Amino acid sequence: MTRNPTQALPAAPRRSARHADGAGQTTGREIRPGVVAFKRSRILEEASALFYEKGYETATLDMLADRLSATKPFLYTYFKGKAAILSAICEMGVTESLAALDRIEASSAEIGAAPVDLLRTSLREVAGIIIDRIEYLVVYQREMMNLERGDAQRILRLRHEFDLRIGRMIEACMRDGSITVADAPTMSVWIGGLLSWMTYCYRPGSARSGEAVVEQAVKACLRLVGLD
Amino acid sequence: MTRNPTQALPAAPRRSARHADGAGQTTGREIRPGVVAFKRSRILEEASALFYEKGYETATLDMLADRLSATKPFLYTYFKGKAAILSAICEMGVTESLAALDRIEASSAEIGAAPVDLLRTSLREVAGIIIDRIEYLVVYQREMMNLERGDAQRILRLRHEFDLRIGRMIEACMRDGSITVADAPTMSVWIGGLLSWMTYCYRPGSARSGEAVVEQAVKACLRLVGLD
DNA sequence: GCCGCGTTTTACCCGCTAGTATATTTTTGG
DNA sequence: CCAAAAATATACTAGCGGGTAAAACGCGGC
Repeated sequence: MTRNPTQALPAAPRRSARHADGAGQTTGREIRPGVVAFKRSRILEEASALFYEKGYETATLDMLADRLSATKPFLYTYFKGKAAILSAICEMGVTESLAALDRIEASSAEIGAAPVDLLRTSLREVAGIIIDRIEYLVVYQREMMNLERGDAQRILRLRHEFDLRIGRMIEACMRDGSITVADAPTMSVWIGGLLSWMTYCYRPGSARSGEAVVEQAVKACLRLVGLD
Repeated sequence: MTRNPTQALPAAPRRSARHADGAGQTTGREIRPGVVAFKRSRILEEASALFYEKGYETATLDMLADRLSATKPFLYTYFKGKAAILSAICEMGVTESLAALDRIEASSAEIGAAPVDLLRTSLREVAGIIIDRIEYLVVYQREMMNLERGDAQRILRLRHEFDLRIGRMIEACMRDGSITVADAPTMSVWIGGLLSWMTYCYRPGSARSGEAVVEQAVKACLRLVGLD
């Protein structure tokens, strides 16, 4: 209804730049792409909050536009439609988690950390991402079925890749004898379950209880693989 | 569109009678209430399947009526509205699980079973119910927010009661020294998480893999409390 | 065979929302 | 300071789905 869609701060990317955009005044060359990326992420930010509290179907594009102090056609210049916005939201959690694993595995290989420490660090980091992006993840879990077929499959593949990599970490731990599990791939799925359950334990607004949930979840995961 | 809403078999109540209705030809007295209950449970059965595959908002009452070979106003004679149908579906999983705990605790007290066996049996039984009622539970997890405030709270209270009772079982096990956990109530919540995650591991139609998922889930739960 | 009552259907309304064609404002660069 | 073009808003449509009033059906009893 009113004006000025860009009244607030950036979409607070947790760490890495997901969009491969040099946002802001990098070299002076091309400021536009960064602005576009900023607007897109602001839309996603507000959309995830809206979908989180109202549900995807109940939430309307007009509501979303109002929250951004913009209008509906504005949204259509940055996303193909409602489904595209949902798709982008749903993809964030996994993408960020995979990026975190990349980062951790790289630095872990450098310093030659023990497999158990790699696993522990990974779990803690991913648990942290889940708390930070809780709204995105809840929306994904709930609204999965509203995704278009192709989007749903793409995201599912990413999730499988995540499970696979956790499974490999578990196997590495088994090889050096620090833990014992019946079947690493299976166990990685149950670990995924515990991590997902964090979305039930933690509600945004509960302030610092987030870190407590992270601790509990990591501990539970480790216990599942026979550590602790 | 067509006729004959009652073409199939009863709603296959898994074990106990949840509605306290003497369905069928009990004494010859009053057949009507049983018929009404039957129709209600047929509606719920079909509705849960529909909501499961389409989602609550996407699914329409016309679709549901068609599946039952009936019409929309027919539904309104048995339920106040769409939300009432959802509410009834969402309540089933917890209610049945609590009933199972009642049954198990009663018979367990009779034969004086060990606390660990009580816990083990309870987990296995509830896991079985989850597989049997998977569609009801998935719908509940997904569509919770579409419940009216009162319904949502009532069901949540039932879930808390469930967690509480699992927590008490864990404490009993701790008292006799068979397991050790940091905090029983907290642990019961994570057990709830593992059990809920079964809905992700098992898709209806996967035939006998259901029992395998039950075994895995129970094993994971036991490992969580330090049993192997 | 026909009456009356409970059940089920036909036919309808109302409100709402994704998406769009067109107008208007803002920015760019000359 | 002014045109061209990019960004954003206004105003509209089309279709759908929840809910309902009133007609039609069917099944006991007489």
